[in-house]
Amino acid sequence: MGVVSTGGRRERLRAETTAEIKRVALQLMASGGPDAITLRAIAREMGMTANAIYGYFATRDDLVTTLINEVYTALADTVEAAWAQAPAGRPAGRIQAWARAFRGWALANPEGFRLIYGDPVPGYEAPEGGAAPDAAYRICTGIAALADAAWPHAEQLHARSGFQWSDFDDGLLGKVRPAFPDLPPAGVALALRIWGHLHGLVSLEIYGHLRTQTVDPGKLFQEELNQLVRSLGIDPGE
Amino acid sequence: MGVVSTGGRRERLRAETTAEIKRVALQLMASGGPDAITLRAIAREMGMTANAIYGYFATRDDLVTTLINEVYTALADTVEAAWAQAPAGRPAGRIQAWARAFRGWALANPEGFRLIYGDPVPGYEAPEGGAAPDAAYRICTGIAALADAAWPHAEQLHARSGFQWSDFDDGLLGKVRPAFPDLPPAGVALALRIWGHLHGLVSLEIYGHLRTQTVDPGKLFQEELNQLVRSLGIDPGE
DNA sequence: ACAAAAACTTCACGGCGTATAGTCTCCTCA
DNA sequence: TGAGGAGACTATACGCCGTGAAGTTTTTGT
Repeated sequence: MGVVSTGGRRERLRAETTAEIKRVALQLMASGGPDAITLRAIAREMGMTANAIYGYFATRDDLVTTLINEVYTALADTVEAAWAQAPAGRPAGRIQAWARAFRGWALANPEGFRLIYGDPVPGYEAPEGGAAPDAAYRICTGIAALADAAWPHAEQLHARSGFQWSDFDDGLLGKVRPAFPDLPPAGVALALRIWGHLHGLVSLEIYGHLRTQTVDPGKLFQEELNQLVRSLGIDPGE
Repeated sequence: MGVVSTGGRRERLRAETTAEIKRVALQLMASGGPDAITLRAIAREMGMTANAIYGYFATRDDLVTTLINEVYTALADTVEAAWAQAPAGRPAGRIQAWARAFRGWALANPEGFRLIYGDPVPGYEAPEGGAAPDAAYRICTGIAALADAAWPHAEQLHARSGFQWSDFDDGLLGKVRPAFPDLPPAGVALALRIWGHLHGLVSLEIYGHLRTQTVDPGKLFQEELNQLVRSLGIDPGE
């Protein structure tokens, strides 16, 4: 046999079972929150014993990690696709497409959003490697690209700020920065701020803190995007 | 006896035990996350049986609810105090004081922040009444006051926005709005946006999503405040 | 056909929330 | 003063949970 073989019957069954475990876990999470992901519940749903899952995932945390990786990657795919699909010549449209894709995905996958950005599980500690850091990097890159697209317009507005950019220059964004050589530290800080803005509004909405104020969160988000584009000095139609 | 009596020895002991349960719970949460709040662990720490706690709190969720209420109230107290302490004549300083108090409290009580704004517990559902909605209302009121203080400066900037404020007018902020009759719907939307911005940056920081980019979050937050004051059209020294 | 490997089950342990029933201590009032 | 009762707490038990060890069945490669 061999781990490299891709056509073996055993490998196929194994992959299918693995996929089913993850599918059932995601579906349990969707219906009962991240805490509903219990090995016993998954096994019950699949007509197995809880311990059988240990043949596929070393521990429950491993399963959760895998789910986070996949969900995170799906989010990164979504926003990247929205970005790529919008015409490159119109920064305002691109930025709005990215942001709307972010919020749209979060609303469509609230449990996934909590899994990525919240406290996913009792005592869960994120491991070092894996796909999640990659996905996080892709999200940050998207945000940086967003600021990069806006920077020609926004630069003069931010030049007026009295902030000490030199203090910011060192090790600001370990991995993302080199991908945008034309974006100065001030621009990266702008990117992170925009990320924070969008994350905050979506997060408040997902966790129900806007609902209690009977807001129409979609309109608030649209207003955010309008003001964002304005504050970047971009012609909204551009 | 009597529920109204305040001096009874029994009542005093009871109050002390209740306070100790909450204290131990908060301390467990601080050391091991919100999930570490288990009745058995609390009882172990206190030299009691887990069931003894049922004499003080009907259920574990009741205990968590009480903790959330207290923590939430503490946060509201903190930001209100910071607001009140800053001179009323300087909107920029007041706004920054509020925001810095918010972030400062969150950093000092990260588990409390998660308890309030995150997924505090497996399957926990917030009850209707209690102090938490009050605290949430006070936070929102603080944000609205912030926008109200800035509005005289910010109004002309936001008047340029092409947004349909009339669509926003109805039921925007159920309870907070009446407290600020001079603040139009556009100002309330601004308040919520600012809230989202601050919440997003603090949330990313608390949950460790900024750390992976090796940012100095304090500086980023300060830059956020600088730009916020600027975007509101307020003289930073005012 | 047979041995190895993989998949899966059974049993067991400790921890969790919590329901029920029982015990012990202290206050109250006749 | 002493009996009754209320309140504080314990004991036991049930069904969840993750997980480890050992055993059983099924599949695979030679």
